[in-house]
Amino acid sequence: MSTKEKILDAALTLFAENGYDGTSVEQIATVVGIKAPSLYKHYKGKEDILNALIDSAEARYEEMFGSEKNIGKIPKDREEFIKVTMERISFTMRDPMIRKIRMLLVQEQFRNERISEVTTRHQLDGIQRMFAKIIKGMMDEGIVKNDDPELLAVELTAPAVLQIARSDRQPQYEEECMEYIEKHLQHFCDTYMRHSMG
Amino acid sequence: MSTKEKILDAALTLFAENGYDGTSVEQIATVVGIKAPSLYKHYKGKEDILNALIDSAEARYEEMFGSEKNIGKIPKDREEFIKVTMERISFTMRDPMIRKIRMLLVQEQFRNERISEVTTRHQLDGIQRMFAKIIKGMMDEGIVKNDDPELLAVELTAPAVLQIARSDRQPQYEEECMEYIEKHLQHFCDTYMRHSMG
DNA sequence: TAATATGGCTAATATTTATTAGCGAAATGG
DNA sequence: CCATTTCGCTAATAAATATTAGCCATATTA
Repeated sequence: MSTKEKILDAALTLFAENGYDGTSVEQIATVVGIKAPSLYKHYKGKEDILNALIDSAEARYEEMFGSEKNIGKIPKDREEFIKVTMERISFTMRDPMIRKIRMLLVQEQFRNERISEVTTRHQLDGIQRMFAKIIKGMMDEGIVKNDDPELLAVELTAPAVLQIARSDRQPQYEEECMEYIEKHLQHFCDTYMRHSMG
Repeated sequence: MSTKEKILDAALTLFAENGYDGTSVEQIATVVGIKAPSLYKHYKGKEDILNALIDSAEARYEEMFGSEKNIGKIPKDREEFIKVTMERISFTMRDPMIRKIRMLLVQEQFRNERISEVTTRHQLDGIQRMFAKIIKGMMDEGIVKNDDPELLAVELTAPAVLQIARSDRQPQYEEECMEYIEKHLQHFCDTYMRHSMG
């Protein structure tokens, strides 16, 4: 990992934990293992580092939600849907990098318009568009009752997003959050899926 | 309004806009119309002001969700439910004080455990408990199909909470957010309410 | 009315912080 | 192998910031 990457890495961790204004250039440098002024050989200044982080957040967003590939196979039935969705949510919730990006965005969302936009895309548009496609696929297969896939995607994801946000600020309740999400997911299936026997 | 109150008022506005670390004691004093050192006649320090604000956020929470009174009349039908719920959401979204408290909490939620807890109560528990009671009431009246009121409250409020958060960071889309919420509310009624004619 | 408390002020301080200037070693490239 | 870029360092700076000390007028109270 190059020094330039190490700086981003250290800054992301510190910004996520203490916020942009709560983090000093010196702290970042210390984590990297260099002195603060050396940092300016790689970035123009503190704000430049933040912008680079937002760039990388956007790139990661593209890579996760930009292409059709990441939708994966359309689940065949309720059990598979729940399993695969829980895995996806669990990964999103626990992956350290994604978690830090979330924490950074949520704290700095009011700093400027660009961060506001990226936060909305991360928190709303991206996840919802992805699940809308999955749900659409399951409707076409007759697994899910006909309805507006966009709206169902919101019903499905919104509670999960809020629970993930909760587990970010109260990691001690991570388990509880996952259980909550699973209960909600079961209820979603009860409500919107066709019953194979009846 | 006493100086002590003016300080809280100014600090809330500035913290909401620029964050705690992004706000100086001098800025607060300037808005109040005094010099920075005078501020220490009223509060021990900057953090003391933040704590007082969190106190008042808790108090407001109690006043909104603590008593049974604020639930109001149980709506008689779908139209009344939508009207009264949209009004409630619209108020929550636009009231300047509530909005500032939300913005303060969301930015400072990682600062300490107490703020984490208060944020969770504000964003999840409070609203959901309130709507669970309303929904329970409508179930007892036969307006809403029998189901778990707690879970329905989540389905109902989670998308609204996310849209309100969006309108906080992108006020230019406030209208769009409200439309989105109304669409979601209609869908909620389609899904969970009994149809009076059939 | 005398004594005290309140709440403003100015001046000062100690610390933190972002950033620049400029030096030197090592890597790189013609 | 010389020239140059890269990337670390130390030293310095300028500004911001939270907080304290102590003064004085006004309000409160005994």
